[in-house]
Amino acid sequence: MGRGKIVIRRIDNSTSRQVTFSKRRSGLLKKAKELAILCDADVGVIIFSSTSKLYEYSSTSMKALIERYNKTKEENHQLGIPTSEVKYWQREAATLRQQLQSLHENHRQMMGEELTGLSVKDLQNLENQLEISLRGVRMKKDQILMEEIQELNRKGNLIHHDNMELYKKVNLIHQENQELHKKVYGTKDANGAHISSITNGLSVGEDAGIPINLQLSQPQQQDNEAPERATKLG
Amino acid sequence: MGRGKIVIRRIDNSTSRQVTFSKRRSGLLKKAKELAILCDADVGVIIFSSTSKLYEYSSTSMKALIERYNKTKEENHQLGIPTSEVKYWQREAATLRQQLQSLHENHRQMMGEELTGLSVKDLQNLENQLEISLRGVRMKKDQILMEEIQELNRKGNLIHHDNMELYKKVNLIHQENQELHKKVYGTKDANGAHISSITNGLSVGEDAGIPINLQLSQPQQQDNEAPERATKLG
DNA sequence: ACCTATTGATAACC
DNA sequence: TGGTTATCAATAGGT
Repeated sequence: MGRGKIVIRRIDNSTSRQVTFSKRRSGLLKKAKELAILCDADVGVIIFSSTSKLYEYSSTSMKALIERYNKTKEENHQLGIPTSEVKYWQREAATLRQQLQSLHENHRQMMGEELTGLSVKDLQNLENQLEISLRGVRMKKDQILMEEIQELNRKGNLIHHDNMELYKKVNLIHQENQELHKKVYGTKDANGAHISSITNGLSVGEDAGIPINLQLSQPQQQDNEAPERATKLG
Repeated sequence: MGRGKIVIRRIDNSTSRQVTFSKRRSGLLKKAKELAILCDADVGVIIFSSTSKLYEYSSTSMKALIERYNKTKEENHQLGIPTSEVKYWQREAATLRQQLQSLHENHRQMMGEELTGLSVKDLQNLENQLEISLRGVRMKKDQILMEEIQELNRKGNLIHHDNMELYKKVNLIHQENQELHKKVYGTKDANGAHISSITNGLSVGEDAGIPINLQLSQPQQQDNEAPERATKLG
């Protein structure tokens, strides 16, 4: 339900993930409220964002709801009762440390280090994954470069177009000027000076009016067929 | 969103209330799942129907979620328990969580995912790293395969050597046997049967004495110049 | 449980 | 974060 269909999979882009989280979170809480009201149910929702921020809703009281939940589950009634603060955080830290270690080892292997102990099959899998990653990275890089090139082409075309317009104007004005000159001084001409002053004035106007940056941030593989720089007009 | 608009107010008709409860409940749980997956959030939903039947969803474990909820709530409450130690572990956990997230992001990038936001330079670095990793992994794999091949060659040579020895013995015994045969039966020979019985006996002895495994665990790229299988000896 | 007209939610964009 | 709009998804009412 939006401008496009999406697959339910972790959103890669951190910004859109955040935006989606904000919107869907409010949507979920709203639906929870509606369910509670419409159907006379007791509903509770707990949400921790990926940054560990807490959002919640409960139709009655979260404490009561959790207690009811515990009772119903006939489980450890201490879920709602705080265990020793220190113990809790110690366990939390231990869990996190374990996760960290595991991920670290994995990471080292992906860096091509610490490969001892891996079987040929493991190594083959790792190799395949790295090849996939490499393809993805190269594709992304190429995409960015192509986009940059396209953007430069677009800007170049715009500038070129502007220059053509200005060139026409110069011709027109030049002609006009010549005719005026004739009327004032007769048929003899002294154009050189006049034209150069006109073109100088024009190029200044161009610089001021179209301040477009034509630098590639990565100045490599410039096989783009951009139009010639319009500055040669003068 | 239905054939008609409805007001969010307790549904009087018990049947429609039940139907709506069923539909909206599954809708809510679905949305909760989606939020958890899309936005990498930890989400839990508890629903008690008006008839006290329990429905629930949690992206991880409800127990852990509720504990986390309680801890988060207590944080704001400032319990009067030895705070310093708690604070220490809290900070420890926070640090670890951050490290974990950072490493996670890094890992995703190495998997070729979540590349949005990276500059061309970043992508180039990543590409280089992946190439290095790939080289490392391939080198390791090749090394293992080469070692396996060498080991097989070594074993093959041993077996070959053993076979040569046995072959010599066979010849000796055969000669001896022939001579004995002459002495017993005169010059007439009836060798065929005798020899075949001898060689049969030998091949049995070989199998029993040298039980060496000649299988490659990865039966690919067998360009090894191993000595010919000694079994052709017979 | 299934069917669809209709409303509601939201993805993409500012 | 908040607003707009084109689209898709949920669902109200009916079978």
